[in-house]
Amino acid sequence: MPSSASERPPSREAPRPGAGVLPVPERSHPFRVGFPEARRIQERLRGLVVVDDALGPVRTVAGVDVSHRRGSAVLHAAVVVLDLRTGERLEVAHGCAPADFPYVPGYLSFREIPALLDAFARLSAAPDLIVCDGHGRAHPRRFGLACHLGVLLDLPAVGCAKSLLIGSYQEPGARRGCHRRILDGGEVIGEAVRTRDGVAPVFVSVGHRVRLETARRLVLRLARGTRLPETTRQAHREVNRLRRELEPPRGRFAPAGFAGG
DNA sequence: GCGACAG
DNA sequence: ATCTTGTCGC
Repeated sequence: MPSSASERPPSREAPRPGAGVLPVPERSHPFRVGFPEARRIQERLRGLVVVDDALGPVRTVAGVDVSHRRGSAVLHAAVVVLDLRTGERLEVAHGCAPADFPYVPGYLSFREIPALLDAFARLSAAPDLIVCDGHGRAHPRRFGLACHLGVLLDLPAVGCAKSLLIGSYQEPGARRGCHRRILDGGEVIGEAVRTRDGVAPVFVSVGHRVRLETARRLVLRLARGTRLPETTRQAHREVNRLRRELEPPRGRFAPAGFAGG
């Protein structure tokens, strides 16, 4: 019986060791495309986004981030998996991909997902949840990075961005836990959530298989004494550590072993 | 036409 | 995001 990943139950058995966490085959698509085609892909895949809770108990949470050194042709990615209850780091994976798609608001996923998928492919087990450093449905076409990654892997995902891309909101109360809806044309697309007293809010939105309220609760649980979720913080540190290790700054000459190709 | 604009 | 030192505040 063909195991279509789209049929994977919320709580799945761990993939065969070494198999990696891969995209649903029938959802794969090219990333080296022009904007018109990228937009068509977003508009096609957004119909697959599940905005309700379709996940089992969340034990493992993956934080993801991408880093790029100015002038470099490569993007680096990191996925850090933590145990939600204990905070223990269970696994970390690195990945990379060409930095050929430019950063253009509304098309961030086309630039970052190839590197992220490369990292996920090196992961031994699928996490119960993915926390993205960017928006999900709080996007012009309701298909931001968190939706795109979540749909391709068919894993629960939430978007947690540091700044707004689209929509408007009223300032949440100053205390941790306060939140206000983000609206766009009368539609609720996310929430501005205060994760720390008196600190700028983060912007939470549905990625895939997690409803907004659940997404907010998970983000608040992951962001204790910090503004950003612990998963995002660790992924950020990890990806930057890796990039600095592989692409030393100020290098006037090609790295050793890079001459012959 | 002008301003906005995740990372 | 990246380029970068110190500095201000809990």
